[in-house]
Amino acid sequence: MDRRIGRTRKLMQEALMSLITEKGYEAITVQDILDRADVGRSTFYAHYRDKDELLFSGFEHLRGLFEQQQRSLGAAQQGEHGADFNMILELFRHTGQNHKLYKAIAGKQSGEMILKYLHRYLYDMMIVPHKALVKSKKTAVPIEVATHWIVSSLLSLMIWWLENNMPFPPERMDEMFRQLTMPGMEAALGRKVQKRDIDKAAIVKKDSGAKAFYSMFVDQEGRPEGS
Amino acid sequence: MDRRIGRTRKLMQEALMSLITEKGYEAITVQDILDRADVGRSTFYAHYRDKDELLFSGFEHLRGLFEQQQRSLGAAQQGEHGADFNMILELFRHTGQNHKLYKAIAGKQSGEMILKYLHRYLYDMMIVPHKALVKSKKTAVPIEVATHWIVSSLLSLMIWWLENNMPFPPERMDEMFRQLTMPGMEAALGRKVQKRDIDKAAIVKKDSGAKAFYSMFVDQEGRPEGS
DNA sequence: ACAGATATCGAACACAGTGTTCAGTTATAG
DNA sequence: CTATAACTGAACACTGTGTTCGATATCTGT
Repeated sequence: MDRRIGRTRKLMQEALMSLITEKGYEAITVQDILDRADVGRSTFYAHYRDKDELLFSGFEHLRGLFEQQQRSLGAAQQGEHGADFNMILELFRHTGQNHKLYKAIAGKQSGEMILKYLHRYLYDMMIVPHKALVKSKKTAVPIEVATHWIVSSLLSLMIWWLENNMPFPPERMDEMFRQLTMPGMEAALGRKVQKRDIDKAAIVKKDSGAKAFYSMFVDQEGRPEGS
Repeated sequence: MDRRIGRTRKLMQEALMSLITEKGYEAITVQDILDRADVGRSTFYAHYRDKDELLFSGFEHLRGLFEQQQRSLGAAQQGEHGADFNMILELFRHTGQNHKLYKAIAGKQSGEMILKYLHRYLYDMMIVPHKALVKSKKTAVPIEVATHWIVSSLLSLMIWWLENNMPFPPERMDEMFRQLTMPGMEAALGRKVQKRDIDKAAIVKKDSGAKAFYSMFVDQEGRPEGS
């Protein structure tokens, strides 16, 4: 494959991300991206249909990296419900480190799109272990609803944290998240989710891979599909 | 005040709302509104800065109606934490009745703006009774965080319900909401929020005023401020 | 190193939507 | 009835989008 393709896409993705931190996603025009990336107009449209597709290409690329990382250090130590609760602390830590970017993204109207993406991503990640975890078919609240709810809870705390300039450390946010949601989860799905299990799992897998999020600045080729 | 003002604004708001149910907020152009409302272009801009302001004017008007209704039948029977948990069932019922409109609004990107508005509205409504309810200053989770979270939880269940074509009746949704969030609230704020209190309150105030939401089609003059 | 393929360039274009202006025409309030 | 104020509608400048195409630069495979 042609080296120019990866180079051009990387330039455009970097341009987009740096612009997002400066003026927010909504305010960015294609021309802004072109100027910053120093790329021709027609080149942009040769790669992406529009601004949104450029953004999503970055997310999809990241997802690939993340899953790869999950696979590499997973499997061995990942318990029955490995990838759900235990990585939340890492998620808070990572979000705090990249708070400028996340705040610029999550605050604006555009955030809706990205939050939906994140929601779906976390939902897919959690629904499987949840289903495996719960023996009885009859739960007080359907697993799908409970999973949707707990992901929304996590994202809402993230947003609150960012919008209030992170007045607590990630550890405290993680703690609050557990205090708020775990009792409800137990009531909703039975009481399979034990505090001990979760703490243990958190220690075991503390370096899960959340840090891969938005490290896209340093990577090549955001788009999986061929040109 | 001139009768034409109220008439024109009502026409434009009705046009906007009917268009939202048809194609979603984002896809609507000012010209669409003008055509449907049969109003001149300059007239639109004489009243509203843009599409968003027209939308918000409707919300602000509704808020006025809602608060008025609250005041009229409130005060007498409204307990210490009257207006929070007990009207949630009504909220689900009302949302279900107007599901077409709500789904069109909440689904699209535009939803972000409206959800933020709703979130703030419900937050403001809940934060006062929550503060009054909790004696001790030291709670496991700050009241602001817990309130933000529980409002997000409510909205997330609403959205799930709408997006999945309302597979459960409002009563079931209300029940699930309580099962998911109440244990966490107790853990977070102490255990002042007793199940009994909430059920009692729900019966007492079952006709609180949630039904006023989006009944704006039939009202005059969306905008409180003078032209 | 060379040839063919292909990615990029950049300027021009049609298009859609926004928000403003202003002189002329109604409808309203008092 | 009249002065006031709201509405009209067409024209305008402006910003941004997405497409096209011949010319140029760069890469891959041999």
